[in-house]
Amino acid sequence: MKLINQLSKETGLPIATIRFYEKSGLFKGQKKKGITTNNYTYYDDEVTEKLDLIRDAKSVGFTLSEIKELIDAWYNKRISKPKKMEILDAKLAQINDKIKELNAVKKQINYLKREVEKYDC
Amino acid sequence: MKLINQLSKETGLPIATIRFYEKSGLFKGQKKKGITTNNYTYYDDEVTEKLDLIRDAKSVGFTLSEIKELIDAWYNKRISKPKKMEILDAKLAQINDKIKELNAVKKQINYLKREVEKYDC
DNA sequence: ATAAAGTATGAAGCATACTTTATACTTTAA
DNA sequence: TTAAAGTATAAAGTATGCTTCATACTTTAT
Repeated sequence: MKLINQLSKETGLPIATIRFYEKSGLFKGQKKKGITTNNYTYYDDEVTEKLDLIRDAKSVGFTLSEIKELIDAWYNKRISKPKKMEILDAKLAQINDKIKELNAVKKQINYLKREVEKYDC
Repeated sequence: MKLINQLSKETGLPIATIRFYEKSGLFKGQKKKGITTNNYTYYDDEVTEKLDLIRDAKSVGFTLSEIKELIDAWYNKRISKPKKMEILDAKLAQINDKIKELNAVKKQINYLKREVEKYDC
């Protein structure tokens, strides 16, 4: 169980960002029972995993609400197994589409390179 | 030479979005010489190509300023050829990184699927 | 000729995703 | 023991990328 500072170091995300994500409902920390002197929030390894997923998914263009769906499909107990699989499969399809689009953009850029090579003097 | 309405139809982008992109310096239309009755802006096929590139690049997570770089590398005459090639190659590398990250996220989602399959009953 | 549709422009509004600030309390290290 | 560093919370501020609105003029179709 770690505090937010350690979580930040492990994930490479700023503390303020982590708090923002937590406030957005992407995960939850816990208050330690029995401690009355402070109000600190503790995080377990699952949160680290979730933050890694958030970071990676964000970097390829998923929005926070898309990522929330993904995380809910992973760990929300009120979602049925078939529904979860459906969501995960939809995300996989979305990723495959993105890869296709990236390859298309790649093609376009290679075309631009040839154009620059040809005409730009 | 087309008006904004036709450009919108060709690219599938809303007129307001096209105007916003033009205002952001991603491309320029032209005022027709000799016409004094109106103030309409005309666009040539190059603008259509640029908008297609913008649409595709955006859909895979490029920001407008990254896309601006890309377009400048393609058609800004004040940028030297080697510099252009450098920018285009950097973009290609960025795309390859994105593809790698997408494959990583794909892996993660497949892991989630196995987890759901195993433990979620 | 006139109503509907298209174009131009500036400004305001909005959603997403943070980031910064302010304030206050807690823990830790010298 | 006290100054520095860490934590919590709410609220305001910022950047990006649009979208909507208001107003006004132009073109097109009937």
